[in-house]
Amino acid sequence: MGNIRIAVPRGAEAGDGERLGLGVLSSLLGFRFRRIQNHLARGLVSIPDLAANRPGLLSSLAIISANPGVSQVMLAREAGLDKATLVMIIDDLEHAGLARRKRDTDDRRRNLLFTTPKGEKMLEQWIALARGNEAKVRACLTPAEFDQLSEMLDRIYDSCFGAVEG
Amino acid sequence: MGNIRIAVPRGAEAGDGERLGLGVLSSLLGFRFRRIQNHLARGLVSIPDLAANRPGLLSSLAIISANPGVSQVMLAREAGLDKATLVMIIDDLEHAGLARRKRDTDDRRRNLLFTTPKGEKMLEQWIALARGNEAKVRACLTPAEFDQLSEMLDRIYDSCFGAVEG
DNA sequence: TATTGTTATACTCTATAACTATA
DNA sequence: TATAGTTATAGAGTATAACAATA
Repeated sequence: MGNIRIAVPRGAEAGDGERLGLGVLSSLLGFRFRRIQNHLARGLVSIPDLAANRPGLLSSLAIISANPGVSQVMLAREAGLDKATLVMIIDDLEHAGLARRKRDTDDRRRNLLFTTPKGEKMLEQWIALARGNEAKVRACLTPAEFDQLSEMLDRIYDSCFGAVEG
Repeated sequence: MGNIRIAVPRGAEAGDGERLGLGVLSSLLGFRFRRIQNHLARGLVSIPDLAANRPGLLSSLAIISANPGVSQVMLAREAGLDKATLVMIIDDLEHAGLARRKRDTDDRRRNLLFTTPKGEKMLEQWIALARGNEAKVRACLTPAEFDQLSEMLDRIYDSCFGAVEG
């Protein structure tokens, strides 16, 4: 279970190779997500040659591409962002000519979102770069494990946060 | 593979129940981590009845508890934080009487970290609360899946970020 | 009255680099 | 010269609430 490993630095420079135990933390997932994401995010910062580079920019473009005509609230929900944050992201995408808003004629409160050809092209390049950034991570997993991990993460998100209820 | 689902809002209020496709995003893990963590973090904000409540506070306390005498850099590496951030966390823990620094007599640059009895007590309560916050997530997984997911996440972190090399 | 999108503001978190003391 | 810890600061990210337009 715990497999707690006491690391008492006794002159021995244990530090480098030693792995610390997680103790009671083993029963939590939240910290595992955070510490991975903390490191992964750093590598992603320098990916695109675009002015602004907010987190969620690439995700949003990809989801718009996969769901042409999606509304902003639906996109926000699927991307795990709030609607206020998304406004700035769509602004950036629109100013860069990668996506565009189109007022819904049926429900004039809504904006329908679409990618541009330029956006599609850029999306391909970004995805390739992002994949490169995750190459080390994928190298730790077999293809079957990757699929399994993806499936579990999607299930968690859809069940817990993707639903209408907050 | 992609199973892309076009969601064209045609008067039909598809919005609520519909699930959007992820398209090319399916090949990435980073966004999956982020969107889950974005939501999970919100629930954790209101957990402890302590003054400051930085992310990483609970994780740090738990790791200290499982590894008495750990140094700050080792802890920072294991928790996925940088050493500057950790200083503030340890300050908070020390001021709250939950942990304490002890100068290493062998290498006087280092601080050895220990929990206090009060810290141990608080840790138990926090872990219980944090587990409650993750209850929904665990409900999505079988016990076997939970272990499998934990193992994969730990492997990813250790292989990619836990090593000495950055 | 509820929802979509928007804006502005304040707050939190993080990254960086410089500094000390020890080694 | 390198490492452990500290500090200060600027910048990035996020949450909040109020608002207009539409339903």
